[in-house]
Amino acid sequence: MTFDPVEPADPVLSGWIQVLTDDGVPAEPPQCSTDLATTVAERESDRADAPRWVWATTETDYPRLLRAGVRVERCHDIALTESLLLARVGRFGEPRSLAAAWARLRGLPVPQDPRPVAPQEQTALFGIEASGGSSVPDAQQQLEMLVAVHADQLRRIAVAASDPRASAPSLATLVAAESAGGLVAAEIAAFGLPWRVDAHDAVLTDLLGPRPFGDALPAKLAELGVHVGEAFGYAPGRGFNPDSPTQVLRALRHAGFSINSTRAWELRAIDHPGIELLLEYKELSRLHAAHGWAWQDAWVKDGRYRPEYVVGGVVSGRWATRNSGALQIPRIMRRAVIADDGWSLVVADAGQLEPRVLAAVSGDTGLARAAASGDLYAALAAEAFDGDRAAAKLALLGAMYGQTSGGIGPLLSVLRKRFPAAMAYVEDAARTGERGGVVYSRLGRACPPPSPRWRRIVSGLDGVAGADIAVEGDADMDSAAEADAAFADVNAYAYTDARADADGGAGAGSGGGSGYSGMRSGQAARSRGRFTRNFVIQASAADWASVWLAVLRRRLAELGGVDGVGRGSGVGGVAPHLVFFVHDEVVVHTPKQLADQAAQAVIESADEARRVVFGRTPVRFPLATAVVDCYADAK
DNA sequence: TACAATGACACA
DNA sequence: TACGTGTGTCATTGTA
Repeated sequence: MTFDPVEPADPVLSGWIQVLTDDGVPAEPPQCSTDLATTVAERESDRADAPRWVWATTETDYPRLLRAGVRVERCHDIALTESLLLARVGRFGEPRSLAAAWARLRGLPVPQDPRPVAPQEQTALFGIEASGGSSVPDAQQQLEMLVAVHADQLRRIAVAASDPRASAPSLATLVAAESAGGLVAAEIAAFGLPWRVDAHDAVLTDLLGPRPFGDALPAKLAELGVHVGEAFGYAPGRGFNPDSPTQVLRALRHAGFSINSTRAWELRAIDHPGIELLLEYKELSRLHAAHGWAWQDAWVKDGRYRPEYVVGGVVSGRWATRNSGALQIPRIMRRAVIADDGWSLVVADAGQLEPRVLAAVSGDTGLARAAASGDLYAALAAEAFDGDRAAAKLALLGAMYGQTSGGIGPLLSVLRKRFPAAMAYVEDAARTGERGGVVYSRLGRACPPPSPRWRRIVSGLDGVAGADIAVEGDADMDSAAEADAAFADVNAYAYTDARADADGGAGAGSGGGSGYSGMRSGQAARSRGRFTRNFVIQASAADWASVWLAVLRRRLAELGGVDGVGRGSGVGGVAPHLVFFVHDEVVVHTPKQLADQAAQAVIESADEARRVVFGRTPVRFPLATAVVDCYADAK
C-alpha cells in the first residue's frame, strides 16, 4: 500500500493497493483507492483473514490510518525489515528507507533517510527527499518500488534462513515481530499514556515546593542549594553552584577529601556534614530538570503523555525513544499515571528476564531447572550457593555482564562447575567478540561487526603496543550468498563506534564505558567480548519481548471484539490497548470490566512468546501482574 | 553565539 | 592488575 502525499490532517486518504501472493508476487493489477481508510477497514473487517499490509514505514504511514480511525492487524515494515537484513550482512546505520532499499537493488545512488520529525512539525509526509535533481516518485511508482523491494526482502530472509554459517530459521518471525512492534509503537503514540497533570504537580510540589515563575529554581531546591554551599563554607550568593561537578570537586578537595568524581556512589563514602544535603540536592535537581514542570509542559497534552518509541533503536533490538526520555521516567513519577474513570491499568513485568533467557538459549539443564521456579536466584542459591541468594545473583549477573572484579571469581567458578552449558554459552560469545566475530540473538538479529578503529587497536596498528590478538577475517560479515555486488559498499561502519569512540573509553568507566579510545589491544578485545557476551542475552530477551508485545496486541484486540464492548477493529473505542512498554514491562489501559481478561491475555501472551522464541524449554517467564488505578500501585 | 564534549544519573 | 551490558537527557564547560 502506498499513500498519495497529502497533508496529515486531510480526512481523505488516497493511494495505491496491490494484492500479492505469499511469495510477494503480484496477484492482481494495482488499484487506486480514493478512500483508503474505508478500503483498508473493509479488508480488515474479517480479522481472522486480515491481510498483511506491506508499506514503506509504519512510523509515518500508520498514524495516518489511525487518525482516520482504522486499525490494522498485521504489516510488513520495509524499513524495519531492511535494518534487520542489513545488520545480517554487517551494515549498520545505513539508509533503510524504501527509496534507499530500492536504490541498492537497482545499483543507483542511495539517498539518505529523511530526518525523523516530531509529530507537531510534520508537514508533507512523504519520506522521499529529492536528491541530485531526481523527482519524488508518485504513489503509483512507489507501489512498484514497494513490490520489488518486498520481494527482494523475502528472498533475503530465505537466504538468511538457510545460511550454513549463521542460520536464522526464525528470521521471518523476527521480521513479523519487529513489524508488529512498529504497529504497537504507533498505537501507543496515538492513544497515549494516561497522565494526570494534577498528580504530577502534587509529586513535584511535595518534593520541590510550589511551581516557580519562569525559569527560577523551586523554593526547596534553591534553599537546599544555599545550605549545601554553607556546609562547605560558602556564604549565600557567593557563586557556589552544586550543579557544577567542577565546583563540588574543588570544595570537597578543599575540605580534605581526595575523590575522582562527584558521582553519588563516591560521595556516599565521604563523612562530611554537607554530603547528605548535596546528595539530596542532586536527586531533586535531576527530578526538576529531567521530569519537572518544563517536561510536563512539553510532553503532556490533554491528559496524555505520548512516548515516541524508536522500534529496534538499540542494536540489541531493544526499543529506544526520542525527545522525552520515555524509558527513563523516574519510578516516583508513576504516581501521575492514573487510569481514566471506569478504566484500569494492567501492569506486568517479566522478572529476572535475562537470566531466564540465558537458561533457555544455552539449554543448560541445571539453570533451566532453577529457571522453572518463580525466583530463579533463590533456586540457584539453593542448588549451588548454600542458600546465599545474594551470592547467586551476583554470580549470574557477573557472568552475563562479564564482570570479574569485586571478588566474584570464586562465585564464577561455582557457576562454571555446576552450570557448564550456560557458562560456555556466554564465554563462547565473549571469545567470538574478542576475535572480532559476530554473534546473533535467538531469532537471528546480528550484532554489529567491529569498527575499523577497533581492528586497528586490536591488531596493534593504532600506535598502542600489545598487538597479540588475531582478528578474524570478514567471513562473519557477509554470508557468501548475500555478498552480491550491490552490497559491496565498504563504507559500512561509520555508525558502529559513533558513541563508543566519542566517549572516554575504558578509563574510570566514564560515560557509556564501551569505547575504545586510549585502550590497549587486550582491553579493546575484552571490551568487545563483554559486549557480545551480553548481546546474545539482551538481544534474545528483546526477541522475546517483541513477540510478547505482538501476541498481546493481537489478543487485546480479540478481547475488544469478542466482548462486543469495543468497536474491535476500530481505534479509540473501548477495547483494551497497550499504552506503555519498557524493555520487559507493559502497561495496558483497559475498561474495568475487561481488566481481568486483559491481565489474562498478558500472561498467556508471555507464554506464547516463550514457545515461539524458545520452543520446548522448561524455562518459565513468570510475570508480576497487577490491576490498578495508578501505575505506582503496581508492586 | 552556537555547537560539542563532559559528567552525571534516570531506566531496563 | 583490572576489566559489568545497553540506552537518553540535562546542566555545565570548553571550543569555534
